Amino acid sequence: MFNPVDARPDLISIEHEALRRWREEGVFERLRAQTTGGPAWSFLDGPITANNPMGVHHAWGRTYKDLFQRFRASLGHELRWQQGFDCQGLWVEVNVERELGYTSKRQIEEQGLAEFISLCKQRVLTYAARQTEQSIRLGMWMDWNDPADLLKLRDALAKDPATSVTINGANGPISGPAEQLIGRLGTPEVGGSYFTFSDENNDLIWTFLAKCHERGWLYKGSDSMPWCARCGTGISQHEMTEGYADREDQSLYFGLALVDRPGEELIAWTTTPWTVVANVAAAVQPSLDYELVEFDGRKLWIGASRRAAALGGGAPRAKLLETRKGAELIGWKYRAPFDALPAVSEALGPDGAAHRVIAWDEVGSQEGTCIVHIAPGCGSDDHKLGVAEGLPAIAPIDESGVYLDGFGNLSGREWHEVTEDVFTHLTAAKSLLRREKITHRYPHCWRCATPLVFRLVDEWFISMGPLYEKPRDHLTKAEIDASLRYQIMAVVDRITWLPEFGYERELDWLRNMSDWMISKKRYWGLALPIYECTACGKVEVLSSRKDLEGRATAGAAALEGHTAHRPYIDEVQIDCSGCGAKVARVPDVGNPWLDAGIVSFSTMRYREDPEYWKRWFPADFITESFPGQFRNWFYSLLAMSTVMASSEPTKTVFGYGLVVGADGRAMHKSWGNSIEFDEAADRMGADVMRWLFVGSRPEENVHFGWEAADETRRRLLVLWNVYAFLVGQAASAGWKPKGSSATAKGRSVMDRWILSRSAELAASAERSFTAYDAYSAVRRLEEGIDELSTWYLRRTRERFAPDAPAADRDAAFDTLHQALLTLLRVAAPIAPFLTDAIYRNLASEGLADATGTSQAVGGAELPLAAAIRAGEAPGSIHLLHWPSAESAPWRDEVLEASMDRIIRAAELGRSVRSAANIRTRQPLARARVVLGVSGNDEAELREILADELNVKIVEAVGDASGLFERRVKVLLPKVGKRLGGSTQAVMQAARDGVVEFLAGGAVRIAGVDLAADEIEVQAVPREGQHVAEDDGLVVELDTTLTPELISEGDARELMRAVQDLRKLAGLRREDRIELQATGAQAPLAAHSAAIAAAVGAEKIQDVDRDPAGEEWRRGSVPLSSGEATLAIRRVTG
RNA sequence: GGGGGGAUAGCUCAGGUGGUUAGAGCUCCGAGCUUAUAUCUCGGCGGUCCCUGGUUCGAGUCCAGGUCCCCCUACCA
Repeated sequence: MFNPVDARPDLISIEHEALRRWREEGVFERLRAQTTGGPAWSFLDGPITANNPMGVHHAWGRTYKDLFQRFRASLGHELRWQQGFDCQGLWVEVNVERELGYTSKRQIEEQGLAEFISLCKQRVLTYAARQTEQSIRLGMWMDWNDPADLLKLRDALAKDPATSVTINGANGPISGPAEQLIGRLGTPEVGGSYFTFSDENNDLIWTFLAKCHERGWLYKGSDSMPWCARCGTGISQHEMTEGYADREDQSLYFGLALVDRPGEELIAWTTTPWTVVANVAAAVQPSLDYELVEFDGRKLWIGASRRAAALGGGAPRAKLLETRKGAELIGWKYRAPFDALPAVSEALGPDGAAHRVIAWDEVGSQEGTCIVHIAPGCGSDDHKLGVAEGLPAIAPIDESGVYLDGFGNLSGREWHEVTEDVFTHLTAAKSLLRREKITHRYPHCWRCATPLVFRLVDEWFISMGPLYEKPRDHLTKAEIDASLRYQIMAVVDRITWLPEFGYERELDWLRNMSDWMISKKRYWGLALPIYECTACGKVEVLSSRKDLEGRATAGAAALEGHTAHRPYIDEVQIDCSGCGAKVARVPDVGNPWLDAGIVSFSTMRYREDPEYWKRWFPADFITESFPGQFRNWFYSLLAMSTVMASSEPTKTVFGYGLVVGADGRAMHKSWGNSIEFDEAADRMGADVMRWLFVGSRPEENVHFGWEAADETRRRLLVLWNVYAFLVGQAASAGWKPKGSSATAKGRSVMDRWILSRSAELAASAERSFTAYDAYSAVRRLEEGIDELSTWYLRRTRERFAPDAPAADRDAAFDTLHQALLTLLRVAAPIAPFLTDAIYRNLASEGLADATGTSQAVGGAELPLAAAIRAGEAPGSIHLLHWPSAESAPWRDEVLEASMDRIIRAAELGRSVRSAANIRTRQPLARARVVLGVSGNDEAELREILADELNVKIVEAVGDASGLFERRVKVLLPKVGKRLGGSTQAVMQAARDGVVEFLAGGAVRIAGVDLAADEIEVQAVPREGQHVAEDDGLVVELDTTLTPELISEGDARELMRAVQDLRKLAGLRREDRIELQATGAQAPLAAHSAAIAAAVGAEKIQDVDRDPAGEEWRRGSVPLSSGEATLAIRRVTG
């Protein structure tokens, strides 16, 4: 027997209960055990940043990850079940700094790196534990570390890195000093999630970098880079995503006094006042016109096209003195307002002697003054231009954005707080012409939102190689060998990108990206294994920690017992292989995408177990949200796999969009549209969340909110309802799955139909999941729930009644039981909690011992129903094989097509009734139909339709032309050209039906002859006919009402009214009643037996007046003879 | 700044190569069905197809100009 079921499920407690059971019964471990040895299906998890609690946006991707893994496991595949945490990088530092209240790098160094790095590690462990708990709550099945172990490691590390700790390893307890154990997280012996700060991860990146160096791709570049003064680090091109925001700035027009043309000035424009001190040159466009104007006592050179704009409101006062081409200005020398500053005269000579006008093609005619202020120390283009022109560079600020010495009263102050002083100085120097506020797009730090500046820095890059000016298929092998860029593209070609546009987007990124900046002047991250000799300049890149230990000639002791992080690794020195001098590591740390990109090697035992690596690499599947990842994880994964193995890292990349608020805007706490993961899990539940996500189109953003969740929950409640019905009826009828032996053959049409639909569902969902199209699977599942509930169950309901014929009832129960189980098994990867809870109850009779299950259950050899009968059903739906093989024999496509027609015909019939104003409860004598359904089931299908339409008989007719009149539709695309100007008149006449039919199918309309193939004769219902048509399907109702039919209709009306009263009275199906009625003599006389049976009445009385007594529930019902009144009461005992 | 996409019902979106009554889902209203249902069925309300002009017998669709939004990309002063 099944356990009783609530009408309204408490989804949240069902989920907690399932989590508890999975844990206690080791369900996941059993799934792993039973799939071991199966064909490999390799999923590679993109690491989640362990820096904060998980958000609902993570839940979307994690749902995909989980469902495809569950699906593959149900097909018998062996999986690795390893997920990963991204651990190193600026974002962790930023949060730790915030916790400490730090605002600059200096404070970190004062505190000491060892302490700071330890805090970074602790933070990662804190949130790895938290995210582990949250992911488990989401139902994500992975080889998780015990969160308590992670916290234990954290606490030990905080106390003393050398503390010995014992945690759960892959094969039992494992012990070691805390810091060293942390470095071994994710290894085969420790098991669990991978952590990108692990020894193996960092070590393999060294290998990668050494390979790049061997091939000559690694170099130190000096460039003007976007720089975050707060973080004290350069920002790489990869990190510029979403780094732009509108910003209001002060722009200024300022004069540069010409040396050889006394009294004349060049007017330059800039939006960055802080860079004016670094001015070295002024660039003009040689082909543009420049004008010298007299204005308020000054003589100013301005681009002709910008004169009015530059002078603002005073423009009309200007007097034109002279016009010259830009080319003529080139070489003019000038003095700038800050030439007296020591740092400036040191760089440019006394009085700024090096200032001159230069040519630059990029100068446009639509901005500023067409004279561009050039500061090679403060801008990327400026820097390039400066190099080309042989100009000196002035780099005024340090890594914190503070002015260096030699800049007068600016020295020691931050770049963004000197604007007013610059204006004051320019005004005093009689240079300032005008200032105005402008808003423009400006780059900001993606982590801390500080506006960026451009700074001259030395950074390390991996060269992407040349970009050729010809199509890729014209490149020679030598050209490709010389360019990592094209090698990666070749790898991109071999990957299946979902959605398809991902392919183009990745190629586009590769075409456009410049060299990969891999260094950061920070603390918490990969220690770059780069050793640059200060004596001879030789650069060496070490390939592993072992390599370093072999080469170390000083400081090795400091590193001992520590992971390869700062500050310990900074102590180690090697002897330069060129000149023998002592060399220390460059202090920079690595770009964090290096950490995530190496995981297809570091987590797949690339070094210690090549056989294992070959089995799992390349991955079959990766999935991440695509905004950003084309330049980040996808890119680094591709680049590193290309360099390390010349292979694609994965066969399929599946990208999905963003989670936004219900209003379509990005989630923001202050906008009130933000939902935390924990809140969502507690209120809507994980299954609803998962279903909502998977039912969304991956290429578009999900609008996530409570209303959408309610809509999703409603769908799942329908499923629950079917289940609750089955359990409730089984209790009443005493049905058990064990006694059932029904097979598909010989069952009723309805039974065979729903089983066939179940088989189709399993097969089509398998196809969808295999193609990573979970969206279609959800759509099909929702259709399946609908079919099961609103067609199968609604039409079959009465067969489950306790007093229904036993054999047929048995078949109905068995059919519903199997159809429901099949649907649940298809839905299980998406909604793992609810489906498992229902399964457990539906299979409760036949559950095997916890250990006695095997993979074969639910396959073709041992169908689930047989396993339940044999007491061999596994304890969880997630241990069953995918149901398509076992359900395949149920398939009957002809029947499915026929039933489709019947369902549609029923809808047409209801439409006819509605139009004729005859309610469905009123029986009619006859329906005539053109069905287009044939075969053995035709008669039974017609009976279903008759019952559904409440007609005595459904008569199939071959031709329904008598019910319709001809209407001519002119085929405009065919005749429009020929008709020309008379088109409108012909169309109007055709609409009015003024048509003359000619021989051979031709017609004459509005005086124009149209051939048979130029028109289409359509059938529209004849006036007064009760008929509806759709796609060749015709339903006509005979609406003649005889006294017998009316009386029967009244009887139905009466039953309905009594049922309503029963419901109002809160009676249950098995309760018996007594009925008294007034004004319903005729139907009672003719149909009392049927009424009594339908409403469960033991006694029916036709009375003159309502009975007295409070126990009676009263109501009324309109009958053909007038209003009747009713009263019922429950018969007790 | 460059490149791409879009603007259609209150909301989310469909509407090959132009064809005359512009559709679906959700919402709302009405009716129907129903002692499993919050489901479902039928019907209704709801549109200046962003604006202006053009081509055409005919334009949501094609062309030109404009306005606004989104995505990708970019340190132009």
